[in-house]
Amino acid sequence: MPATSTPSGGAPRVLGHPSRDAIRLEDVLHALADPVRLGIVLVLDEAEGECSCSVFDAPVSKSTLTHHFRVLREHGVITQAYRGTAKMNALRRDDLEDLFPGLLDTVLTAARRQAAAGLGAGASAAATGRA
Amino acid sequence: MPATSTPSGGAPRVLGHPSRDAIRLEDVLHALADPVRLGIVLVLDEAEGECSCSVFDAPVSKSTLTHHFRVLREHGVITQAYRGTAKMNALRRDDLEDLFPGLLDTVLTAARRQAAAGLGAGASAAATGRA
DNA sequence: GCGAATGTACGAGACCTATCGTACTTCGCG
DNA sequence: CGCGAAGTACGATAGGTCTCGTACATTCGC
Repeated sequence: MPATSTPSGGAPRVLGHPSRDAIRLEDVLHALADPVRLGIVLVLDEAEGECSCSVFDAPVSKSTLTHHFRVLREHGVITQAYRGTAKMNALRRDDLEDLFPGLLDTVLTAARRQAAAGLGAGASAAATGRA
Repeated sequence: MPATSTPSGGAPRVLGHPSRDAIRLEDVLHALADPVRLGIVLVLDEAEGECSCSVFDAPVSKSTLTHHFRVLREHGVITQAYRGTAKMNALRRDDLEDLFPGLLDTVLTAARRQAAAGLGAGASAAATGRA
């Protein structure tokens, strides 16, 4: 829905999401393979609903965060929608569950388990995310 | 990563594998995010045991295949061992299952499902009939 | 209308990855 | 011992990704 005008250099108010059939396993895996994005998905999962972009404590700049959200969206992991100045994010649970049953849950559980293990083990290199 | 002693420029006969605790979810996800590697893991999974390196019909050169096997090994997804001129590969099922319960299975199932859907791409949307 | 808040776009830089071809090592066999 | 087979290493190349800073757009509240 083109709100007012569609200026040549403006940020599009309409966000393109891949259709369910266009979601590929490799893409989802790739999207989830990044520590920052995995963290985002983890938060989104616990939020169980929508979430603004700026409630994440990721150690990256705003631009980078935008980039990660875009990757997540373009790979079919999340949905994004504008709401005033904020942008709400939500997991595509149904689509993901339908395409890859149990995948999201399993990965998220594994991520939490690893995070817990890492915290208890005095994670030094684990916290950085880079190996 | 721990450097395996390279005597004088030869191919090391000893292969370094990460310990179970060193296996990271992001690495496993990343390893699985590549179509070639996912295919390898799929074959390895069905083989249920060891497999030589050269039974894969991946559309890549031998060098590239070696590279992928190495990634898989260094990320803790497979085990490799020399056996004469051949090198046997096997999934680290136990370690993976212990660290990330159900992950390998879920991903592999998703991969097979997607592959099946892709083969019957003509009527994929109708064939699934899922809502 | 103006300013603040939220987020985006556009480069740029550094790093990693996937791919290849070629040369090489190692092993098994005759 | 020499040869073929199986893999590896290395270098090169093309492309992707992650990160950033800065400039800009959009909306809300006044």
